[in-house]
Parts: sequence; structure tokens; C-alpha cells
Amino acid sequence: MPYRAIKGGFSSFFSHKKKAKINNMAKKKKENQSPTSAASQVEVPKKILSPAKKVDKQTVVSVLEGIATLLELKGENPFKSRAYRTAARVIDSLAEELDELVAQGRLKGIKGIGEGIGEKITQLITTGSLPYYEELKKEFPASLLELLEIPGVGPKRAKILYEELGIKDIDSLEKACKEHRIAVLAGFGPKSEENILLGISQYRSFAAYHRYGDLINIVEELLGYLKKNPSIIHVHVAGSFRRGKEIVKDLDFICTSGTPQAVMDYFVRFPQVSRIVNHGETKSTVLLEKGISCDLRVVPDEDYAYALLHFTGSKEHNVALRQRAIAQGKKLSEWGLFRVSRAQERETAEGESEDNPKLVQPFESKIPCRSEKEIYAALGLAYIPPELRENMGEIEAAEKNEIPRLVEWEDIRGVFHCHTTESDGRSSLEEMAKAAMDMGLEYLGIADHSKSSFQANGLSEERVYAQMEKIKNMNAQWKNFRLLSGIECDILKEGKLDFPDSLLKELDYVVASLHAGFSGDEEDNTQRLIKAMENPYVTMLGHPTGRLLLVRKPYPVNMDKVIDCAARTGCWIELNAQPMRLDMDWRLWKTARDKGVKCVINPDAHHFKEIAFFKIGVNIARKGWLRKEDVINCLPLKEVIQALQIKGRKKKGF
DNA sequence: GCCGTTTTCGGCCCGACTGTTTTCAGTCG
Repeated sequence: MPYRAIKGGFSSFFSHKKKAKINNMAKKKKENQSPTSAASQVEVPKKILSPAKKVDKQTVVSVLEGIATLLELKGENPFKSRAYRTAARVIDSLAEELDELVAQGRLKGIKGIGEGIGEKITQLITTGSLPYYEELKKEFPASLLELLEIPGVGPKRAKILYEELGIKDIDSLEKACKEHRIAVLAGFGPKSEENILLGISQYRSFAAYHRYGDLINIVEELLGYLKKNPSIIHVHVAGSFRRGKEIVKDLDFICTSGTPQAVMDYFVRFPQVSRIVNHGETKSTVLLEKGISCDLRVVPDEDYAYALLHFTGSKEHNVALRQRAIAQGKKLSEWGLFRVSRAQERETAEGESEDNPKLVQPFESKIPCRSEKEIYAALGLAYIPPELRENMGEIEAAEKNEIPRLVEWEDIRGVFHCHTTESDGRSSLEEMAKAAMDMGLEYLGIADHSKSSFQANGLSEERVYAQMEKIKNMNAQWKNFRLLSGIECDILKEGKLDFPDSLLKELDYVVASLHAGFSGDEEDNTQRLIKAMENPYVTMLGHPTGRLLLVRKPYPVNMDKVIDCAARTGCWIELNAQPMRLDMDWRLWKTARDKGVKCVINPDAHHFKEIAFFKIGVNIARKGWLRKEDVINCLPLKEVIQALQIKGRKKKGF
């Protein structure tokens, strides 16, 4: 299932010197692919909107998706709403400029865009609005769409709730459940009420948080904006975002300047600010358009390192550092690291007595530190990277100079687990391979869905063999790059796999993943995973807990047993870098690593641009204390092929 | 609403699961 949590792509986080080349390549390809017969063309519009009013591609995508949802709510022909969703996906994956396609009348030639939708897109691009969509929106209150966020409430049920009980938002739905007005409706019952209430509680507990991957663009934009201000000397993002937490509540920025008030005034004028919460002299808080709260603090330049350390946290890490400072006769705060001397103060303090120690003012001298590294050094510690600052053993390790050299995204030499248009991906095999090469990767593993994933157009055995043949032929043209033939094989009931061993053994590797039926209990789920991992041809376990950040909790599974099984069988565990997943969780990796389990960082890409997701995965691997040698895909091509072959031999004897 | 053709309209994404109902509808992946 493709997730499009990060709409509009990433900017410099995923920038690459060859990015432009990729785009040009894709653009050229699309141009060649788009049929443009005169009969299939829509009427060529005479005028495209001026740049100020230009409707961007993402707006078109969200309008098409909006129409699809509203049609579902209306109870229209499901294939009609599906057509709009397909069109949204097609537009989203276009490499060409949408307004150019419209201007040249080449829109309708694209597969998935017919006459009706083509005309609507043209209207939206050329006039800036779409009356059809505006009329549809009038039929239901906007808040009704919220109900669809509640697990177990789909368009049909939302419609019934609205029409029968006038429920139009989550608050009124909750009230109706508590008053038992839902259970009496046809098709609903007491269990429905119970599940909806549970779903509402889950929805609310997630509402105040944001996924790391959803914030990368806004962080970069704000940093870029602040750096343009000449009175700002240093600026850095701090907080949980800097620590690479998968979920972030708010953003913290630290900067230094000699004119703090001017910086504050500049900050609150950032174009994406939707509301100014506080506008102080050295600290301001704003709400950004995406609903995230964002703080900026200005400190004198000489205090930069202390402030950055303090506001990066975590709180637990800071407490441990302060306790350490106290034990050494020092004091640490956002304003500095101080040496505290009571002896010196006793000589100078006036009015002191043993009965009245409060009068004693300790003498403090600041220990000058220009960087976080210097602060750690002054505390007798090695530098601790932000990702490790969770008070989970990093201070003890730093004391012994045992902080590992953590994996970096430049260490990654290739990735596994990518999808193509053969199943539910949005880029072709050729586009995926070219993008991987342009990113400097040496290999790219293709793992489309297996046949049981009907919703994802999973491959039949025949199609798998055909894809293997195609990959083999494509590989003949490259010396320093290789496509690997894999499959994301569904784990079925009782741990049975979707394909027979006779097929699995022909592939370069197998990712085994659970996609359905994980509503069983912990023991059932755990045994299914273990049974799959014990299969001699399963190379790695895909997204082990099935969580979708801020959407769905992990299914119940005993990860200790799964990790032990991985250690025993040599089955690798995936760190799925899809921003919605980031699964297996970073908190488990250090234990897994210590047991000898190898990690594979996979983007689970459904579009060539998503291959770069592996960089978010590297963040999580770093939080999990993983080193280059713990991550399989840091191996160069020759060694990874060797590893796959050795692994195959070992596992056959398992 | 799109596609492909049998060119004027039928087929399009299937199956598990849950909760409801008593044979099925809705949701989800």
C-alpha cells in the first residue's frame, strides 16, 4: 500500500547533486510516453493563470482526492470515486509540469485521465477553481470528513450517522455513542459503539503530534528563512526533531543575534505562520499552517552551545547531565556551565552564619564552551550525538569513551524492498533503476507484492518469473550497478508463505511481511512471524510490528521472541524507513544488535523519489545505536551478493 | 469516470474480518 505522508517531496534533506538529472530523465521519459493523438486531446485553453494565482500540482491532487471522498459519502458508483483517486495518483506521479501539459492539450492522453477528469483539471488549472468540487462540498459539512479518520467509520457509515442522527463531527459522534444512540441504528450494535469510542480516543491521543517525515520540509524552509536574516549569527533546530524522534510535538529553534527583538519581529513574519501565540523579546511562539507549534529563542552568541544543548534535550538526558555537573562541583543550565566554589564564597560573603546559610551566595565562574563537544568534554564525557540523548546508557558510554561511530546515510550502498508499477508502485522498473544509479547506489532490490495482496495488484507466480527474467536482461547492460530480484511475500495464516519454496529459492532474496489478519492475539502473531522467519528462503522480516505512526498501533507481537528468532536463524530484520512506519522501533535495535541481529534499512519506495526515504531510516538506526557494520546495506555490491549467497547456503541447512 | 474494444457498453480490486444478522454490509489492507 503506498503511503503519501510526505506530499510534495523533500527539499534539501533529500537533495542530491544529480536530482536535476533525475527529474530531467523522468521528464524526457514521460514526454516520450504520453500519447498525444489529436483525437485524444482536450480543447487547448487559451490562457493559463498568472504565476501569482497558479494552481500547483498538489492542489490538483488534493481536489481530486476530495472529490473521490465526497462521491463515496454520497454513495455514488464506487468505480467513479476510484477513477478520481486513480487520477489523483497519476497526477501526483507526473514528472512534467502540469500547466505545460494542460497548455499543450496533452492531459487526456495520459492513462487514467479521461475526458471528464481531464476537463475538470483543465478548468482548475486555467481558472483557479472548480465549481463541480465547490458544489459537492456544499452537500456535506466539512467537519464530516473528520469522521472518516475514526477506524471503523467509512463513507457509508458516516453518511448514515449524518442523515439519521445529524452527526457531523467527532464530538457529536462521541456524545451519541455515550448516549447509546448509535447501537439502535440498522447495521450498528453495542460493539460498534464500543469500537468507535475506542477509535475516537486513539484519534485524539495522536492529534497533538506530528510525524518526523512530515516536518522535514517545514523545518528546512524555516531554517532557510532565518538564515537569510543578516542579524542572525547562528541558527539550529533543537528539540526532539534534532534528536530524530519519530514523533514530534513541537519545533524548537535556537539562534544567536545582537538584536533579538528584530529577530523576533522577523520570525513572526514567516509566511507560513498562521497564528502568533507569543511575541516576546527573546522568545516567540507561533502556530504554523500545518498546525504545529514552533518556538524560536534568541541567546547571546557566547551562550549558543549551552542553549542548543539544553533545548535539544531530552529532559532525561539534561537531568542526568546536571546531576553529573553537581557531583563535579559544577552547575549546568541553558545559560552556561559554571564552576561553583563555596570555599571562595565563604571568604567573601557578609552576614554569614551557620544558622543562616541562605545568606551565602555561591561563587560561580563560567567555563567557556563554544560547542556542545566542549561542554561534554568539560564534564569528562565524549561527544554524544543528538540521536542518542535519551538517557538510555549514552552518558555511561561517553564516560568510557564508548560512543559508537553511528551509521551515516553516506554509508548506504543500496536498498532492498522497493515496489514498481508491476504491483502498487508508481514508477517503472526502469525509472527506479535509473533513480537509484543517479543517487549513487550500487544496487536496488525490487520486492513487489505477492499474489495475496490483491489490493496492491500482487504478482502471480508467472508474473514473478517474468519480472526475474526482465531484471536479468536489464542487468546485462550494467557493470557497476545491479537490480536484485526479490518479493515482498505475504505471511498468511499460521505463518505459511504466499509462494512455494520452489519459487522463493529462485529469487535473490525474500522479504516476508504481515499485511492482513493481524487481529489475532500476541501468541498467534508472534508464531506466524517466527514460522515465516524459519523458512530457509526468507531473507528478512518486513516492517515487523505493522504500526502506522499516529494512525495504527503495532499489532500485538512479542518482539523479544522475534528478535531471538532472528538471532537464531540469521534472518535479517528490516528497518522500514517509510515515514509512516519507521518499523522496527529504534528502542529495540540496540538489544537486537547486541544479539547479533543484522538490520536492513529499506525505503519501501512506491515511487522513484521515495528511494531517498532510506535517509530517514538512517536517523532511526542512529537512534538505535547502529553502526555501519550492523547494517547489511552498507555492504558494497560484491559483498552483499556474497552475503545473500552465504546466507542462502546457511539457511538451507537450518 | 476510465478503458478497451465485441465501437456502445460491460468490467473495473479480491478476500479476510467484524459485527451484525440469519445471509450480508461495511471496512480494511
